[in-house]
Amino acid sequence: MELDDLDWKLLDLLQRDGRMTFTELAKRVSLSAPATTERVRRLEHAGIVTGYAAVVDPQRLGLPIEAIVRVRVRSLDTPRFRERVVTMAQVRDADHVTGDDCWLLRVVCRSTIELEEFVEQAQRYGDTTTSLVFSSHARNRPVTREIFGGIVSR
Amino acid sequence: MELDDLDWKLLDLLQRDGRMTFTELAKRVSLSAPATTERVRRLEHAGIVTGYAAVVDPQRLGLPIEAIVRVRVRSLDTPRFRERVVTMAQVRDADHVTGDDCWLLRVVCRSTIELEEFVEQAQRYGDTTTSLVFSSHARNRPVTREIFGGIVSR
DNA sequence: AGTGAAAATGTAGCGTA
DNA sequence: TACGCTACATTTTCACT
Repeated sequence: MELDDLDWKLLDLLQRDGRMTFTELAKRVSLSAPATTERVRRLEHAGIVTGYAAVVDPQRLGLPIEAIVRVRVRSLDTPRFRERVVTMAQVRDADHVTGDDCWLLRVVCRSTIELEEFVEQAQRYGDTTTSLVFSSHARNRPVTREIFGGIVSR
Repeated sequence: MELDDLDWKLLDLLQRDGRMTFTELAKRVSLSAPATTERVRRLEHAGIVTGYAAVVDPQRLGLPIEAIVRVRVRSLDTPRFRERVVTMAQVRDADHVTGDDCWLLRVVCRSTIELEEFVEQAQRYGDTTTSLVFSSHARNRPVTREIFGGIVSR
């Protein structure tokens, strides 16, 4: 699918405010509401926009501890690890990656004690390295056309 | 702020579908639309819901390479690192963490060549370790009450 | 791109615990 | 006092042309 300036603008607006109405979106891109809706539907059907989500602050929900747990899972244990650890509610992100630490988990907890308990579970499947998150300077930053170095299509 | 079952249900629904209408939300929690809207507004004003965002698939946007770059930034260089690297459009997540690798960056790129160019930039501020993401098994999984082990309040 | 029907939203006033 | 309900006016969405 080929994207033009307007599509990128819509993607940008929706990544920043996923609840913006089509009327408002239309105003921002200087298009009619039906035309705008049509474009957004196309982005959804093309699998470019895969959904919409409320962004919540775990801190305010009583989950002040955030950590990245790297786990070097023994390959034979991978199925059980996915089943028993990756599925735990504390896990917000789980990526299988290259390199020595084959799994990277982002977890949120109520306390360091609960983090310890989580890490103990993960330890059963391989060696772990845990880093506490001091501060997040970017979280789910919008994907923009800037990544392409300002190259223009169409 | 004290959350009851209904608030958690609303948080869950909105994290899964951030564009759900208040009428639909109301139906799902068996409440009137105005009462539902009121509760969501309270969650927003309390800073629990910080926003809404469209979820996009970088793959479909021509960004097939995703990587986690760990950077051991020399503390004197941190301000410039934040200014010159963390702000780059490729960076979707940037966390300052404890441990040897003080920064964790999640980046998306068009190619391994562009990833290499990115890492070269990051290298100017400290040693790096790069892991390519094979697959993501969880991404921004909703924060649910399950994390609290099924404890009920109110 | 414009139009009209249907649906969703926001506001106000009332009732209940 | 806090919370939810109904009713109504306004805005938005959707299926047409």
